[in-house]
Formats: sequence, C-alpha cells, structure tokens
Amino acid sequence: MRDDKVIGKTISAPLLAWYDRHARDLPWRVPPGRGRADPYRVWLSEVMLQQTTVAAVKNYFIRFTSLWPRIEDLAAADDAQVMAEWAGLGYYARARNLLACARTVAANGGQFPDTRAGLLALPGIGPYTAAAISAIAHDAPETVVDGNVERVVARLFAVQTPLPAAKPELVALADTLTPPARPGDYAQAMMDLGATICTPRKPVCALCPISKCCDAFHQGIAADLPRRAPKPAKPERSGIAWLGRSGDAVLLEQRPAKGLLGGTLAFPSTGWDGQDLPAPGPADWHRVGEVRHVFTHFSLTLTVLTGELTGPPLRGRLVPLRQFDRSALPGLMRKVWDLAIDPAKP
DNA sequence: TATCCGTGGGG
DNA sequence: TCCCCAAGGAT
Repeated sequence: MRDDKVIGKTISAPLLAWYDRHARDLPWRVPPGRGRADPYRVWLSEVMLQQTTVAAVKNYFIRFTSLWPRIEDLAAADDAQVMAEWAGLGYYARARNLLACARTVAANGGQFPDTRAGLLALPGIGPYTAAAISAIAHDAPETVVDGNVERVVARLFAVQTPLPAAKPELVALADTLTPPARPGDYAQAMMDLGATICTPRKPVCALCPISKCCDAFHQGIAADLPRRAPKPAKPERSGIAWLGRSGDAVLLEQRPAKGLLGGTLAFPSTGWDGQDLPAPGPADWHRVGEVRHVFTHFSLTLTVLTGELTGPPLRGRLVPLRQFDRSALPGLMRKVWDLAIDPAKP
C-alpha cells in the first residue's frame, strides 16, 4: 500500500457533512452536535447490536432501558428476568455477560472505564465494542470496525483478499482513516453509510458522499466486494422435545448455563446429536408434529410430543400457565409451543 | 486459528 | 425456497 494513496483518502469531511444531514434517528443515539451519549446506553445498545439488526434491537433496547434505566438497576436485576427479557434476541451468552459486566461496573462505582483497554477487560466487550464505546460515549479517536466498516473499507481500497482473512488488513486501513475530530460521529457515520448506502448487495454509489475516493467504485466492482471465503455446509440434526402438561401447568426446564441456548427456558428435549434421552416423566406421549429451526452452524428438526403427566416429572419443573409467558422462550421453543397450542397452524 | 453461538429480513 | 448476513465475543 502506497503512502500517498492512504493519505489521499480524506473522507472524514464529506462523510461527516453527510452524517449531519442523514444520521438515522435511533433510540440509543444522540443526534450529531448534541453532546455525548450515556456510556450505559451505548454499551447496552452495542452489545444488543452484535450480529443483530437494528430493527430487531430497537424494542429490546427500549424495554431494557425502561425496566433498568441505570446500570445499577440492571446489576440488581434477577438473572431469570434478564434472560426472559433477552429471549428471542439470540446469542444468549450476551445476556449472561451483560449481567456480569453490569455487576462488575456497578461494584466499581457505576462508571464504565474510559479507556479501550479498561473496557476490553470486561465480559462481553471485545475489540469492536470497546472501540465503539470509547468513540461514541467518550469521543476518543478509536477505530471502530464492524461488518459495515469492513465492507466500506474493502471497497474504498478495492481489497481483493477474501474475508475473514482480510480482517487485519481492513482494520489497518480503517485505522489510517480515523480522524482526530468528532471520532464518535465519524464511527457512526461509517456504520450508517454501510447500512444505508454502501450496502452488501446493491450499493447506491450515486448517493455516496465519498464515492470520489472509492477505488472499487472507479473500477466498477463495488458490488463484488468484499470477497468472502466459501462457507462450510450446514449439517442436519434432529431430536425430540416433550411438552408435558399436568392439569393447568406445563413442564419447563432451564438449559445448562453454557453452550447452545445456554441459560434459557426450554421444554425438555433429547440432545440433538443423536443422544437417546428418556422422556421427562410418565405420560401417554403422542406426536403433534415437528418444528424446523436453523442455527448458525446446523439445521434442526425437532419432533414434538405432548402428554398429560401421570406421575411426578423426572426433570424440569411444572409451571402454572398463569405464570407462563411465551415471550420468555427462545425462538426455537416458541415454535414448539405454538405447534402444541395449534397444530393446524403452519 | 477455527469453531461455537440465534434470529429475522431481504433478494 | 434458499442463501446471505447483521453495530462480534469467547474459547
């Protein structure tokens, strides 16, 4: 990479001017020019946004900040309630780390560390989130690199190396672009640009404020970048889930804290790797159908059995329907519940 | 370094 | 229908 080429990428001025006019109105965002955001809200939003779309996060963020306006409130919250409020958002290790982080920060006076290194030491905060909090909440000149920025930078410099191998190269290039002035607005502007203009499929280069600086645009290959290494095929797995009833109660259990759907509420099931677990209690089990669910690295078909328990359950606990809330279940288990409630509905 | 970890929407 | 992938982190 030639030095003059790097220095030539003076994108921050037109990008910030664009951001001043087009910044999206988001629940966790302080509009440009209206001061710094609350570190607690920045942290919470950034953790929720990890590998998750803005649309999916919005209502969760509003709900969480309504229930727990300050980090001390969240730190004092009940584990099960936090897991229930997180249910449906996915990647449940985030919820466990969220609570651990909140309790650490609250125990240290309620103030987040104001350095990238201090933030990195907290559970659930990695390179991206540490840089984002530093830049957005503290206006520190940190380089924030998420999937959007990777794409924007890959196109700006026409990087042909496929992801994820290209990541270090893209981070280094992004670092040459971070301006000393308004780094927080700059970071959000890069991400907004990636989300609305420099999109994965059909980038709208005609509306891009920095297309003049973009190698991929000039070469006519913006839509082809970044390149990606081919992904391994997704294996198929299967298992059985039991929806046991006893009068007005349903049989539920808490999944083990670690691993898939760790710590979430669930109907008892076999393992999904071919394990042959017994039913969770005596009942005249009968099949109601099956549900399909696609996880990040495998697809699952779960056969659903229901039955009225004729004796005490061997595992899990009976929860009265009055205390049961479908929204406390992760997505897969919502499908199981919906199937058992109304097998005719698709 | 590679694998594991959810879910929903868009093309 | 299927595939892509989204403001990643932990191990």
